Amino acid sequence: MTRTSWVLHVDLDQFVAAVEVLRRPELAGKPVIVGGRGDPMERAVVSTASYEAREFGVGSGMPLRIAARKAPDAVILPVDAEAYAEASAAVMATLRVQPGAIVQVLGWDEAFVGVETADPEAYARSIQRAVLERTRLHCSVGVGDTLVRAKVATGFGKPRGVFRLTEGNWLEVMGDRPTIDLWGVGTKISRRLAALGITTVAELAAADLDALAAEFGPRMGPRYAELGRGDGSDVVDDTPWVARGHSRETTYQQDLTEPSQVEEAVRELAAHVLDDVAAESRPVIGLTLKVRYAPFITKVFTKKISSTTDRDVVIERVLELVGRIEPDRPIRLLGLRAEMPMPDDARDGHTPTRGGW
DNA sequence: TCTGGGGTCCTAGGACCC
DNA sequence: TCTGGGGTCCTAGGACCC
Repeated sequence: MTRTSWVLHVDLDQFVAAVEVLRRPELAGKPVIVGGRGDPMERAVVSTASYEAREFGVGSGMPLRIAARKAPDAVILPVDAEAYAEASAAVMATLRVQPGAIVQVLGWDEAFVGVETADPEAYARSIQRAVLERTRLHCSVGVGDTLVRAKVATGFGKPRGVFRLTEGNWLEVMGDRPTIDLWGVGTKISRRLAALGITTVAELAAADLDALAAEFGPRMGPRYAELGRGDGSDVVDDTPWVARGHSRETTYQQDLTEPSQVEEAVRELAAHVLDDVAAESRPVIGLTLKVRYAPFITKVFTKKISSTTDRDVVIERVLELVGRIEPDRPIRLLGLRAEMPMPDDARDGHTPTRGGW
């Protein structure tokens, strides 16, 4: 019996850097780093590095200052979110017009595509051609029989390639790799797994469920074993995504020390957040204030509020949370998140970044 | 070197109710 | 005396992804 229902995972190659190179062709082949406001002296991190920059050891998440030192000749550009959103929209539109495609967007530069076909590689190649023709951007495609396998497969296809992972070759390809290579396992979880004697994907796949549940809880424990096997949902869900909340966060170049500074900063964050919420004509039902004190201690204060669209009422509630900030402690970062009620028909259990599980 | 900004989900513990 | 059993809601914190 031949499988005809496939999950494809489409991922643009060095997306942000590629978009920048498109409008500045003279950058082609050079190390390009995009991050913050493009000033390597500021507190900011790398959003994307071109393949040329990566050869110097520059990677995303790295402080811009360090990146500039590692790749002194790199061109450093500010993040231009609008340009990337525009390019992203063109890519997603291209995917949606592919014959029989069901598209679930995961982020700016990636999406799942569900399709019925006898030849998924040929379909993947046609997607790559279509995206390149329409946007001049290259992408890699993972083919799988589950969302997780398709997502992981893409890494083996980069750059500009196609790779297939199914139940049949999953352990052969992934079995000896460390658990951190899995989508959904980060440094913390991989370390806790190692403490249980589980270091490879194959070991996780065969791990004792009770031991995992004891360590990670009744839901997450078994989920990790499932992840080790590459199992999970194979349903690509194209229900439009609805945000659960909106937030803004600012790292201050100089720590805030005066209460008046803090209140002013929070009011500014609130204005941005409320603009985002109002743009969707939805009320606010919860608030979270995040505070990073001078070293690296982060605290969050959460509060449910009765549903309201009144900005003044929300700001009043926000200021109540501000009252819980410890006085006389320098503040490096403030963040504010507003939670909104979900419509009944909203997609559940899938998010842009956690769509695979 | 000293860590952005925007998201989501899971877990634990306490309060409260019947 | 000293603590059932089930449920919900809220808050705080942890972890992950792009």
